[in-house]
Amino acid sequence: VPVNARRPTTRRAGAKAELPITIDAIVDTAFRMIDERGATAFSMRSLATELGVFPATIYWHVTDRAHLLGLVNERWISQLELPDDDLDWLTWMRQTAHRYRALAHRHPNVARLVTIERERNTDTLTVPDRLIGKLVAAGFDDELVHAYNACMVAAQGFVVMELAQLPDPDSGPEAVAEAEAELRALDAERFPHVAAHFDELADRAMSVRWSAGVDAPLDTSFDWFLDVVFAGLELKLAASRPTARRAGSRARKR
Amino acid sequence: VPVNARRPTTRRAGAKAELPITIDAIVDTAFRMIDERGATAFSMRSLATELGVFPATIYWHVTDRAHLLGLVNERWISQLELPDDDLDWLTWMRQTAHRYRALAHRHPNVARLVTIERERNTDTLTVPDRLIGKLVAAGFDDELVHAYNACMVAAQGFVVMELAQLPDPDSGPEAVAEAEAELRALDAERFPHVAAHFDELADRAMSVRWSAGVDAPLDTSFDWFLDVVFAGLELKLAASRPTARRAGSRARKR
DNA sequence: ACCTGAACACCGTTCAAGT
DNA sequence: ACCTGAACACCGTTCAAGT
Repeated sequence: VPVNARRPTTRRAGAKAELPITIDAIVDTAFRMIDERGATAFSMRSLATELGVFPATIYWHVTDRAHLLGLVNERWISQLELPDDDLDWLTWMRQTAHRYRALAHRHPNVARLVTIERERNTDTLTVPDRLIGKLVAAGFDDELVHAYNACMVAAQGFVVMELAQLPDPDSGPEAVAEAEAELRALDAERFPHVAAHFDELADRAMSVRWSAGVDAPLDTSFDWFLDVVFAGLELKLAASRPTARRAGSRARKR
Repeated sequence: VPVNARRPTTRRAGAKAELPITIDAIVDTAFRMIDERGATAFSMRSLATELGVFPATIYWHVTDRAHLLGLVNERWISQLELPDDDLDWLTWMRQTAHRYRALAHRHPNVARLVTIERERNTDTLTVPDRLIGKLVAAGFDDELVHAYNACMVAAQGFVVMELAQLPDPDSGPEAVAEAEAELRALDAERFPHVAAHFDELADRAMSVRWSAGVDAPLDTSFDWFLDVVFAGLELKLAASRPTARRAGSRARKR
């Protein structure tokens, strides 16, 4: 069964498309295709068909697939509204992490594809820049890089793993049911601990899931993980920052 | 220039391959191809060519590409040697995380591909099982799932993000040089904080990198992140575990 | 400047047919 | 049981040629 039965509208060679193809229309359509029908439904060719042009037309506007995905990523992440700047850094970080995850769950297909396959795009450094600003204001100095990387893994790393689909739900609900059956029938001799705590772990622990991350969101685990990371970050900050009692110890550091 | 110039060795229809194709040989060869030549060099067809058989032959031994990658993942992760069981849980976790990351850095191409694209494989639950056992022994009870997910994100999540290649070094060193140049020429008006701390962040912060994760490993950031997460985990544990002073408070929880 | 039409070099997967 | 040979339905990307 041919998926792309729709051919480009017949048009004389060199003729302009009826509605002219702009880069905005390309990125917009790509976003919608991935968002609504999933990553597998998207290709440079299916995108061209959707736009009613030949594949080569796309390549006049974007350099290649990775570049296009970089632009889709930009369009996606630009929807992230950052919290008010005069919030204290911990509240700000938590809210940012929550909003990032919420955005990813609103567009899981896009999030999954572009976080991994996109090309680096300087225009998406807006969020990192404000995040770094907040960390500097919080007092992170020598350890700024590490604090930044920690925050990125806490939010992006968690979401990437949460949304990873194993099994791929695109291969039908019977594959999901099969995965569930296999996990429920786990050999208690080989995997004693998983078996002993199966009910608590089932569809909630990273390796013991059958539903996709969107269908079985790890809301509580995410909050709990943010607790863990931010508590740890506060300790690091307290250790690096001189207390009132030990004032002057900071000068020694430089 | 045709990449797969080598055709299957000419052989009469139905004739057995000179060295018989076993599933072990398939998984082994796939692993080596991905490991040595990268994910782009691997395909079901290039694998068949390498083995001197027709593509269809592979499908007699494995169901599809995702299944094969699941087996490659199994072969990869089976090289992870877990620390001694009578270590205290924190030391055990740290060592496990370190060994996992070291294994990923020994086979970055394999790690990158199989952590995302593989099919779920019950046989790879050995590590999760022992990890869960350790967390239970440590005292995690109601929050076992969350503690497990936290540990997984801390190790796997960090490494996935570290090894993500933006830009893809497969597209040549000039693409890497271009990314560096673009980042060095960042607009200080648009990205004031990144610009102000560029030297500290350059090639060390997740979004401000041009080298691949293998070439510019984030060793210190990883250790620092483990500090953060495990300190946070200890606090969670202390909060849930009744102290000697407040003994008996635990019974109330069930 | 912007698009067509066609081609190139690939993919994953299926299936009847061979031994 | 295990493999061939061929086909099906796709990919991403390039390029001469049109208007």
